[in-house]
Amino acid sequence: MPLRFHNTLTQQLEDFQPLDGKTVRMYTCGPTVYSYVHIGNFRTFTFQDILRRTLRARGFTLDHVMNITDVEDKIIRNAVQHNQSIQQYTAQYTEAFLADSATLRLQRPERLVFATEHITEMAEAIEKLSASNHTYESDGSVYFRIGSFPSYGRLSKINLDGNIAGARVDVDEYEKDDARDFVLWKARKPGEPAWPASCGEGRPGWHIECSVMAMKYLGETIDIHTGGVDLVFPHHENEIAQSEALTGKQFVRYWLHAEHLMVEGQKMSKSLGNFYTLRNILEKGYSPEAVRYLLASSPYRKQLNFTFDGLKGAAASIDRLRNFELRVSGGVFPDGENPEMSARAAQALTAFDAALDDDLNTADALAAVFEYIRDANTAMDSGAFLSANTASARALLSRFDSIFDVLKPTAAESSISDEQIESLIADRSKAKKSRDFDRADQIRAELLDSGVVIEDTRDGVRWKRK
RNA sequence: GGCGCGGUAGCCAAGUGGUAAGGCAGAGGUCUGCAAAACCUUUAUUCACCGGUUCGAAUCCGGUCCGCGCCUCCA
Repeated sequence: MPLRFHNTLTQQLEDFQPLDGKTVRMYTCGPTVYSYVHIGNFRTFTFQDILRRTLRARGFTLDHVMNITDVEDKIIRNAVQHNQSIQQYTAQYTEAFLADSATLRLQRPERLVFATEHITEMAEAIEKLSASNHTYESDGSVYFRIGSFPSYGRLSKINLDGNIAGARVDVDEYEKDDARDFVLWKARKPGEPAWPASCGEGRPGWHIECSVMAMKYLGETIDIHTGGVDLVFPHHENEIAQSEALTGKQFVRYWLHAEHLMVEGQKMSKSLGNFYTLRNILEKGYSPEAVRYLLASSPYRKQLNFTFDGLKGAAASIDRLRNFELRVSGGVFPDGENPEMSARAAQALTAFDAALDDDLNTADALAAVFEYIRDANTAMDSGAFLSANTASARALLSRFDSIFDVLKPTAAESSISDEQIESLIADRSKAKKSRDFDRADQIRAELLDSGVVIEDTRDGVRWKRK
C-alpha cells in the first residue's frame, strides 16, 4: 500500500510522492520563542517527528526546514519588560526549545531558520508584491490585498462573501480596506526594533517569514507543509496568497495539520491551571519517553486528551516493550528456527508499516507490535520460540524504535555502577542458595533504592535500571 | 452564523458495509521461597440518540443531542 496523507487542501487521503520522486521538501511551522514551548506545541512537533521518521524509513531523502519566529509582538513586549534586546531575550527560549526537543528525541530538521536573519529577503518579496499590485500602504505599513488573489480561502474553506456573523472582526486597529487583509510590513513604532526597507523602516509581519524562508530553501513548490490546525487560517491561507501571488505556482502540494491537545478533557489554558510545559511534567517525575509515547501514540488528526493517568499508562506500555526486548536479548532459547514465529514477525512488520503508511496511524501500528509481543511471549513460555527467531524479533523492535524511539531509557545519574550491581546480585544469589531469603530480599530492596530492578527468571537473574 | 474535527468498555484508543484491534487499570488463575516478568481466563450482544437504505451498518443516508477547534499574528 502506498504512503498516504490527508491533505487539508483537498480534505482527502492522497497517495504521497515527492515532486522529484526522491527528496521530500518539507516546511514545518516552528515556535515563536517568547516563552517556554508548551506540551500542546510538542504534540505538533512530535507529529512532525513521526512524519520525518516515516518518510526516511520509506527511503526518501529529507530536506526539512523549520522556522524560529524571533521577532513578534509578545517578544518585543517581554524583552522590553526584562530590559533585554530581543536577541538576548529570544536566545534563551530558543535554547530551551532545542533542549526540550532533544529531551523528547525529536530529530533536528535539516535546517533551522530564523526570521530576523531573513529580513532583507522579506523586504524584497514585499517589494515584488507591491510591484504587481497585491499590496497597499497605510500609515507606513504595507498590507496584502486579499481581493487581488481570487483563490483566497481555498485552504480553509472560508467564506469570503457576506458577513461573518458572530465572529469578532477587528476593523479599527489599522486602516485596512478589508478586515481580512493582513499586514506584510509594520511601520516602525517608537521603542520597537526596526529594519530599513524600501517601503520604510519597520519590521515584517508574521506570515511573510514562512513564505520567504520556505521558498528560499526549498523552492517555489514544496512537497509538505505542516502545523497545528489553528494555523490553517489565517497563517497558512496567507502564506499561500503571498507565495502564489509572487510565483504564480502552487506553493505547497500537501498540507498536513495536527489536531490540538486537550488536558484532562479541557482546553489547555493558564486560567484553568492545566497549562504545562515539558519541564513542568518532567518535574512531576514522568519520563521523557512516557511523554513522547503518549504524544505519538494517538493519530495526529484526532484531538489528544493528555492526562496524567494516560502518562502512567504510557510508562507501563513502554515497560512492556522494554521487558520484551530484554527477554529477546537476554533469554536462552533452544537452537533452531521456528518458521511460524519468523513469519509472524514479518507479518507484524508489514502491518506496522502499513499502519504508518495510512496517514500515520500510530495507534494501529502499535497494536501490530503488541500483538506480536504477546504471541512471541507465549511461544517463549512454551518453548516454541527458537534461537534463530531472535533476529526477526529484533528487526521488528528496531523498526518500531526507529519511529517511536522510546526503548532506550534516558540516562539518569546513578549512584551505582554496573559492576556494583553485578556484585550485589552475586551476593544475593549466594544468599538464596543457602536459603537466607531475608538477606536476599534485603539486597533486592537496596538495589531498588538505587533505582535497579532485579527479576529472577528461568535463565537467571536479569536487571534493569528504573 | 460559516468552516472543520470528534462522540467506541473504568480510562486512552483502532476499526469507514460482513458480524467489536491494541494499551492501561480491575478481578480470578498458572508459574515463583517471595516478588517481578510472562501467560491464560474475565471486563462493550454493543459502538451518543432517533429514523432510513441493505441479506447484513460502529461503518452509508437523513435528523437530533453533546464536546472541541478556527473565523484578529494561538501548535
